[in-house]
Amino acid sequence: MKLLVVDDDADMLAVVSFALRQASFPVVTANSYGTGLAVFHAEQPDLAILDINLPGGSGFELCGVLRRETNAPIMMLTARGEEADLVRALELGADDYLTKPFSPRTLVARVKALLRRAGQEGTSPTRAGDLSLDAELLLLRIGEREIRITPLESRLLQLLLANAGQVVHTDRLLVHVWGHRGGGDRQLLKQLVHRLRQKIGDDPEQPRWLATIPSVGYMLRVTPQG
Amino acid sequence: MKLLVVDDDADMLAVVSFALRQASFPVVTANSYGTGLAVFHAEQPDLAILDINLPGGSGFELCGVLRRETNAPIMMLTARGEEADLVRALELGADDYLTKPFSPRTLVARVKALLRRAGQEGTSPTRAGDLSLDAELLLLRIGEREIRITPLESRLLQLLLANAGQVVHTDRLLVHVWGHRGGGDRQLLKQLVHRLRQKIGDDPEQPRWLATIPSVGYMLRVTPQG
DNA sequence: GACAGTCATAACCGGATTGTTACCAGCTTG
DNA sequence: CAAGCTGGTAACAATCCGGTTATGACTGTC
Repeated sequence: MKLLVVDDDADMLAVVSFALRQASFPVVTANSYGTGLAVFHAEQPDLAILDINLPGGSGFELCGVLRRETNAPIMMLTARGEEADLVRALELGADDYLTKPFSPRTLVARVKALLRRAGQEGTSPTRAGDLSLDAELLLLRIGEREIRITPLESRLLQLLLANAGQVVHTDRLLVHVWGHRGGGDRQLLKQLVHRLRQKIGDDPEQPRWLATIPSVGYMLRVTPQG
Repeated sequence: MKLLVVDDDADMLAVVSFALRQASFPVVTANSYGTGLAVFHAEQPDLAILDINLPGGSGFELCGVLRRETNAPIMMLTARGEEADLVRALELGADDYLTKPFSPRTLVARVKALLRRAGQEGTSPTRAGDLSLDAELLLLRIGEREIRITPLESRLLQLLLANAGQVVHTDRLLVHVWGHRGGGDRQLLKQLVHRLRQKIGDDPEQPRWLATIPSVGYMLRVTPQG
């Protein structure tokens, strides 16, 4: 359990971090768009709190980028409670929104609420980029398209979505989908990937979603426009 | 299963609808008191989400009017500082309220909770679309037709009606109807569904009511000509 | 006891899903 | 180049799953 706070205002950063640490949350911080993204990648926090005004890119952009990579809750901080900001943040996938000034107690309460909910949610539906998977209904949404998938395909996508943008090793996929011991069953994975690619219309040479990383594994692309 | 959202703010309407559709809920919308009432009559949604500020009449009035016509859950949306008015909303029969700004996840979670609650308390008779079940009399009405059904068929329909428009898992149906689980009893469910389909005249290939979701379960359709 | 209604059980069929085998192309290595 | 690896593709077999039919047990009623 770890929280990320991104704010360029040193005072605000200190106040927020102090409040959260008082509540026994480990906190990592960053003070710009770039460092925020880097720290997120490095630390893999369970929740992110983003200021809207950031050097190097707005908090909105960071929010959008993070939402494509993770399902972790995102909370936005802003000085002015403008409706336009709110709508934009929520559209970008933010989960909550706090207007300055706020009390530390409020902050901690909202953070706890977000974490509790995120913990409960568990399954339905996972998403990354333009892909959205409902594992219970065995339904995969790609933009407007709705594609019925099989149980095995669903399990494959679960792990790939959970690690979108990162390479997932062949062995990990095998274990997650079949619960198998290592190398013997490469062929199963080859077939499964092949059939899934056919279903969603993906070309292995020029993959829009399901990229092959030779002799390592597969990766779900979240930035298809390179 | 269908939700109605009434709000005069186009942005808010878009955000809320988007979130609910992402969660696989069919959504119909309206932007005023009058259209809200009209759409409710036309679409017969299973839950209504009302903003308080509406042109043509307040959300409170609409809430009161709808409550006299339906048992469907009603959720109110309020802006900060209108907390006092919430008491009034609850007295008028609202089931839940959300204070702006709220996260889409919160919204979806609360909607699901309301629907779950509404589905459970649904004793006899229950209805969805053109189906109406009287579990005590073991009588199923489809439009004008009245069909006698058996106790087991009634229990099957109870759960399907309570989750109309949503997939209900095979295991859940087994537990609800027979109270025991385990793979061996798929056959029971097959038979029950088959006989029920014969009784109401439903074609598995082109189901008007009882749709099969392969390797998941069954679903009661409420938008047959979708 | 005859009868109808209800429900459990088994068997069969066709299609979907999954597992298996084989083959091909590209790449690396020696 | 040959050998050996990789990943993509095809074809086929085995299995699963849902729909259907048939049958018998059990109940209650007449």
